[in-house]
Amino acid sequence: MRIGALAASCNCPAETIRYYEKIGLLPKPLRTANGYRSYDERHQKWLQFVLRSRALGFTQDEVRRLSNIADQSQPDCADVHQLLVEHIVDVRKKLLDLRRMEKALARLKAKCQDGTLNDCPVIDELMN
Amino acid sequence: MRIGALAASCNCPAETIRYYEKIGLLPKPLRTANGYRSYDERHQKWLQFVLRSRALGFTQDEVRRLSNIADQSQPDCADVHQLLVEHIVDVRKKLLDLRRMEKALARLKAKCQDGTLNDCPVIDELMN
DNA sequence: CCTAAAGCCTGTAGTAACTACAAGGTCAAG
DNA sequence: CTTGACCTTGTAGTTACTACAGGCTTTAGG
Repeated sequence: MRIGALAASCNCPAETIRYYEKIGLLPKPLRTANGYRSYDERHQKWLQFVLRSRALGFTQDEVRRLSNIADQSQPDCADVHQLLVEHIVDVRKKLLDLRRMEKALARLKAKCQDGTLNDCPVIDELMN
Repeated sequence: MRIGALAASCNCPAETIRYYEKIGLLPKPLRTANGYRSYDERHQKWLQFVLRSRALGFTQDEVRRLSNIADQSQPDCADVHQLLVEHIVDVRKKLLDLRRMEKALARLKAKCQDGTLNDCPVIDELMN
C-alpha cells in the first residue's frame, strides 16, 4: 500500500509518516518504480506502535528506545518496565503541576466574581 | 538596575528577559550610555506579571492579550474573566488527557508484572 | 594601575514534535 | 488531453525558550 492508505488506516497524516521515517522512528519502506513508498502490514504495525506510544506520552527518544527493545527477538520486559516506571513518574509530575495550576486559576476566577467588577482584581494580583 | 539584577530579582534567566523584549511581551527599557538595558520597578512588575501568567499556563499570546487588558487605565474584568474561563477549559482538557494516560500506563505496568517476564506483553499490546 | 573575571551586547542556531507549504512528477477518469 | 488526486523532496514555520559565539564594559583583586 502507498503512504495515503497507510495514513488513512492509522488515522495519521502522511506527512507525519514521512517525518517519522526521516528521524528514524520508522524503517524506510521499499519504493515502487515511480519512487512511491510501498508499505506492508509490518510497517503498519510499526507505525501503530509508534503512534500508541506517543499517545501515551512517550517522547520520540523513548519511543526509539522502546523500538529497540521491541526489535529484539525476545523483548526484555525489565527494560520496558523501567521505561514505563520512569514515564509514569513524569506523567504524575505533570499532573501535579496542572492540578496546582487549575486550583490557582479557579481561585483567580472566584476573585473575578464572574467579571462583573469594573476594576479587575486578577490583573492586580498578577502584577503585585 | 541592569538586566542581571532584574533577572535575579524575578528568578528568571536574563536571556528570557531579552527574549520577552524581542517578542514584545515586555516594553523596551531605556539604555545607559554604554548600551546596557536599564530597568525600574515598573519593568519588574511587568516581568513578574508575565512570569506569573506563564506559570499559570497561559500561552505567550494569551499573556499578550492579558497585557493589553492590564495596560488599560481601568482593566476590564469581563475580558480577563473570559480568558480565564477559556484557559481553565484548556487545563482541564489536558488534565483529562494526562489522567487517561496515567491509567493506561498503570494498566500496562501491571501487565508487566514488575518486569519479571521473559517475553514482554507491553510491546505486544502496543504493536497489535 | 593592570589584569582577569564577570557582566553586558547582538545575532544565530538548536530543541521537540510536528505542520504547512512550494514546486514538481505520476496516474486514472472523463 | 486535461483535470484532479496522489505522490515526491526540501524548506520554513510553530511554541517557548536555551545556548552559544564573538565582542564590548565594568568591577574587584593584587
